[in-house]
Amino acid sequence: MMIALPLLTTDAAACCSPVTGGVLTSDEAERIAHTFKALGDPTRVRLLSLIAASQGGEACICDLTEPVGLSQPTVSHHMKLLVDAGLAMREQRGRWAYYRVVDDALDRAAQALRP
Amino acid sequence: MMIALPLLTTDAAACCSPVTGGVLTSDEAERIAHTFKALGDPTRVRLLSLIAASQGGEACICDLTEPVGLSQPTVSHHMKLLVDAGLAMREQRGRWAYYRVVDDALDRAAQALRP
DNA sequence: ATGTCATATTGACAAACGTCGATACATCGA
DNA sequence: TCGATGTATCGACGTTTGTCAATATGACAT
Repeated sequence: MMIALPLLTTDAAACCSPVTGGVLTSDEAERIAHTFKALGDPTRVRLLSLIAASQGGEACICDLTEPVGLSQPTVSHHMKLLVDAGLAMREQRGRWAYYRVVDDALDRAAQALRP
Repeated sequence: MMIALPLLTTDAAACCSPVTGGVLTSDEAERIAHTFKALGDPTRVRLLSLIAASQGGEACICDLTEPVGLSQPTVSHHMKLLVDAGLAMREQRGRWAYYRVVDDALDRAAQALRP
């Protein structure tokens, strides 16, 4: 039986011993893989680039559904995964949920590849 | 119905417009995601780090099965995915298949995150 | 030629994933 | 308070993924 415990810190924040800097422990590999798994779907990559290119570097779900051509629940789901991985952050303002890219997280992920 | 066509160039080689450098096309997002999907499994991340840390920067399947604790076919399968993504390369020498990390591919992947 | 050894491929299976429609939740304006 | 609107969650589904045992392939030594 598997139990999913909530993480106190997002993955990308805890990341990242470099992949090529010595043998990684299972835990380190797990954290790194979790971050990259979030980047391993074309829709999510596209979402990040759309948000980053938006006015003020932020976008709400309603701005994103049409460009990616998927349903609102699906986009919401993908954004949740990106937030869980620490690659995006969410801010509720009124009825809208605004999302931003966490550049620091991208930096840390890059550091895991190019130490 | 899905048909998988062989790629003439490996993904990581063709990569990568930066994620945060303007809206990506579906094709660009697809290529980037394909690279990161290969990095999105803890076993594969571990394999890369094991190979990079090996004598001469190379390792054969037989060197890898025990450390990751998985069967030989499974390790072979993972290595195939890494090679397909351009993150590793394979060289047959006698009975053994030696694998190396393609540092350039890691660099390019990192560039997609931190332009 | 034959046997042995390292690796790849096949077939099968459970688990995880991406997607949607339907619905619940939250927030604002009237 | 009520309806409208943006978002999240739920339940379901087909597909993809990770894994293994069994088997095939290829290379060397005898």
